[in-house]
Amino acid sequence: MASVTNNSDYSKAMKNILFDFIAKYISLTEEEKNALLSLDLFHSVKKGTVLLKEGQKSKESYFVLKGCIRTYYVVEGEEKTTGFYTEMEALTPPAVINQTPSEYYISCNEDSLLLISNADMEVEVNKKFPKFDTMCRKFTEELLAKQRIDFDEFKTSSPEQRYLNLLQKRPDLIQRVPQHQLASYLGIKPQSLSRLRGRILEKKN
Amino acid sequence: MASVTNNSDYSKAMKNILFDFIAKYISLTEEEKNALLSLDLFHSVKKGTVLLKEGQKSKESYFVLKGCIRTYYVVEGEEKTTGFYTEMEALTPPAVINQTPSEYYISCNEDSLLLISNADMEVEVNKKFPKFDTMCRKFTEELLAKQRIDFDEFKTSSPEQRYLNLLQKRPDLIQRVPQHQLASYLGIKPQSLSRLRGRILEKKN
DNA sequence: ATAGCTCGTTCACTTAAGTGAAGAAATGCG
DNA sequence: CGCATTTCTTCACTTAAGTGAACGAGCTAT
Repeated sequence: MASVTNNSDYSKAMKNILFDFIAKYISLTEEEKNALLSLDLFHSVKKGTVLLKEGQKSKESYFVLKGCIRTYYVVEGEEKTTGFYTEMEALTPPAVINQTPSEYYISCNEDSLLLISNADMEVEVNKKFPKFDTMCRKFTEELLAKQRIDFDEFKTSSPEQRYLNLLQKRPDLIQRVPQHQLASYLGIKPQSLSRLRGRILEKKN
Repeated sequence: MASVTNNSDYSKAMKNILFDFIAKYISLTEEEKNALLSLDLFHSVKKGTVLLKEGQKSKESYFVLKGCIRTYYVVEGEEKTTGFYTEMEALTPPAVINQTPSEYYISCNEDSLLLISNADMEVEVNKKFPKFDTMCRKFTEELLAKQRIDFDEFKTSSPEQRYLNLLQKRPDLIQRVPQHQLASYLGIKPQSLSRLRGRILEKKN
């Protein structure tokens, strides 16, 4: 997990992604932008890296600039994937909020570029720039609303509908993520996903 | 939906529930408490009252002091219950966050005492007492974490496990809520819930 | 190159949820 | 009070997901 501090075009592009994202919630002065950049948030992470293990405590939040990270539980030796986070998505594990050992793993599904921020550091920044408190509140509220809608959709639909729904809303995931991870994300076994996809193909013809 | 302004013992008890709840996040001065009470937040709502309809815009958030409210979608004429909110639980519909027409209904499942707050009003209060911004952020973060864990549990378990899980964590719901609402909350049909319960009883003997 | 893995698919069989119908029990309303 | 409606359960049948096993394709490492 290397820190990224160079000033290549790529690095500049990533910074713009970050600032464009923040601009959706609050406007920043140059001073504030520089304060942010001085925090050494940018990290490049190799595929397969485990960012958080079950049982660990953590103060780290993640924001994906490029790539994909995944959350999963291990239940009776089996991985249960519950979330994928890709470009412009953020994850603060419940373990950070509640200061309890994590119930799940976070790993890096592709070579990725992440923002990694520390809860203590955030408190500092929020003290200096109260704006950030407001931004975090808005962002969290928005996430909560989105999350609730996702949950509702999951509850009110069958595995097949869930797959078709994903095909609409996150077609990229179906391409970039292994089938067995997708299956458990949809709440079914890989064999069932395989069969279900066959069924859908038949219907189309 | 009557406004509640009297000073009976019951009314005092409800105010204490509110202040005890807030005390978990921030501490309030008497002045701040009085400012809150002056906002006419307390409302008593009769069972069956529909608080929000599909398609409506809204700025109202709800906090349950006593009773139970329920969120549900109507899909092809059928109710799909996705959430129950009881004592000490809060609900801000996604429609309020995103300022879009609501996708679901909210109705009152029992005669209830609610706090009903308005988004515009909140902005005012937060301006006067910046503390509230911090409280809202913490509360929302906590909700998000809880919600994510609930979602994860739902995804990684079967309907039977979900029912047993609910029996552990919210035994009150199983008592106070009609079976057909519970069933769709568990993502199954009422007949399946009935059968599933029979199966569990057999196993016990 | 090949032996060992992981991954995706297929198959036969089991188990559980969906469906439609019917009836009993509880609830609400005039 | 009694009639109507809603709610819950049961049943027989259909459909889809879980399970265990097997196989081939693709990757990796020695």
